[in-house]
Amino acid sequence: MSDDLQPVRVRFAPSPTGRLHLGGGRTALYNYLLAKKTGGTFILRIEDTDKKRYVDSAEKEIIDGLHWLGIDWDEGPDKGGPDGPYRQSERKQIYLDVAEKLIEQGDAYYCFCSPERLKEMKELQQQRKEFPHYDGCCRNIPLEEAKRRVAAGESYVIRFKSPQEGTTTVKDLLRGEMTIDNRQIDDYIIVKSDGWALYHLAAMVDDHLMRITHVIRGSEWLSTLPLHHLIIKALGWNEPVWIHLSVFLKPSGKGKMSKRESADLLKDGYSIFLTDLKDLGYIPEAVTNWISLMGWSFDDHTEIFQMEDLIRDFSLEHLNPSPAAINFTKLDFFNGNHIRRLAPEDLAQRMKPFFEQQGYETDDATLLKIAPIVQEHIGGLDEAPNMAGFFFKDSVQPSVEDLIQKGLTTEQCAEIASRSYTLLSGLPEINTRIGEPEMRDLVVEMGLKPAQVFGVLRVAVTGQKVSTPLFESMEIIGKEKVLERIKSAEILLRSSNS
RNA sequence: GCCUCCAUCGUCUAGCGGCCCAGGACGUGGCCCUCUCAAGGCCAAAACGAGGAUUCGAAUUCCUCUGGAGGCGCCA
Repeated sequence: MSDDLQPVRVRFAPSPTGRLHLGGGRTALYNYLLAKKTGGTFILRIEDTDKKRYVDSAEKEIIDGLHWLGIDWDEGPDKGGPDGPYRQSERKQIYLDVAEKLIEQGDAYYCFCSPERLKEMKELQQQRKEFPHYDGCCRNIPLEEAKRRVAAGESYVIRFKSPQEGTTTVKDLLRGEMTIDNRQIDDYIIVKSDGWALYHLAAMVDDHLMRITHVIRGSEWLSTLPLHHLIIKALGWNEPVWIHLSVFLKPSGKGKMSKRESADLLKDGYSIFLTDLKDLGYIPEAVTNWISLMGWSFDDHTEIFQMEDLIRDFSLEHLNPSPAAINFTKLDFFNGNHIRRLAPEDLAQRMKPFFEQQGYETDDATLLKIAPIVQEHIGGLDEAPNMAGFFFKDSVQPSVEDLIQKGLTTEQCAEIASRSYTLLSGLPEINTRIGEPEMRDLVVEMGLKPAQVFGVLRVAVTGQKVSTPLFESMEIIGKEKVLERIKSAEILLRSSNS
């Protein structure tokens, strides 16, 4: 398996039928990592042969999602390349030519069965508890006759002619060889009646023409791998190394995520869709790290990986074939961890949209100042406004209820405000070096607990019960405003006491 | 129903015959630290699905069962 040191040519080939989700993101990531690690080529190919399921916005979302994750490609629909076009919808004739070749050499045939007949046949088979498959009705129509019917305008599909006896052995890198009875391999349709090739044909053709060396794809393709092997063999082409990734299971581990369940997730602040995750306050470094470790591992203790670490350490040998349940609380862990690794100026810019979405007018200077102190206290970018929104308010409106600390009377809290005001106003500035030591002395002098005194000040100055650290925050707000707010709090407390 | 794949703590996983009465992480519980919320530190509970076989020795190899998953579209 040390073949991963040779430059590979790999591809991520999504269909533009929906949104990019975690599974797709991981498949793309592994392909990307293998390409980068080996100095190979990563290709993005859009598999849009099904115009019924085509979603106009999907290609853009896929591209944006991948870019957000930090994944880029060498060749693709948006940047071209020597083996283009990279949208299957622009390669129709290529597939048709190959299909014709298969027909001519006897490895495929025209089928004129109507969808109705097929449906009836399937129902009958299911009643008889057989596995649904094509009965071979058109398999032996002489080619000349079939061609006449085609020429006459009869509707047809093209089916691959699977062997009716013997076995086929295929090899997946993670699972080794697997052998299947050829009778289990249906005569799959490879070209639809509308003239478009199906995945089974199109993907094989493209992978060959694009000289793909390693196919890393989802394990939902495992069951059709024998078919793919047969098609490639019939064409006399070289087979790529097959790597089928395990599926992602819902958090309970019971089955794949359904549409309904995906929607429900959002209520808990989670999502399987990449663009949602971005809006939810997750940073791509965390998401990448998280999905990289679902189905792959490096050793028995390393778990924090930046993209460059992944490129260096990724290897096919450590891929795990068993299905993995999605664990969102672990994503939360990675998110907080990676947020704390961000440079303050980086974090500042990333927090910006979250503040503005909450209606705060931000400025870069303040953002940069608060970044280091919010950094330690948030698990997601979305938490920043709640933690530090007060920095962007001209005034705060603390409630009397919040100002009154546990175990203290209103009068005592007013007194705390009053004495703090006196003390702090006599200092040149307020920060952790000047102000905090003096205030701690005051706490002792008043015979109170730090939490009580600082609690009053926190609510007075920030208007919040939970905020960034007090003295760091006061330093940023500035002495003048801080004193103003403490005075207001005192007045509020005194007035409510009477 | 048929075919295929998978199987270590609740979850993600390390383990590729002796280093394992199984290691790490998330989560959970406790303690410490503490101006709030977090973070951090320390500790704890927590797993080799079952049964056979091979072997001096098995989580690691083989078989059976069980459980789970995926597929069986003119979708990808």
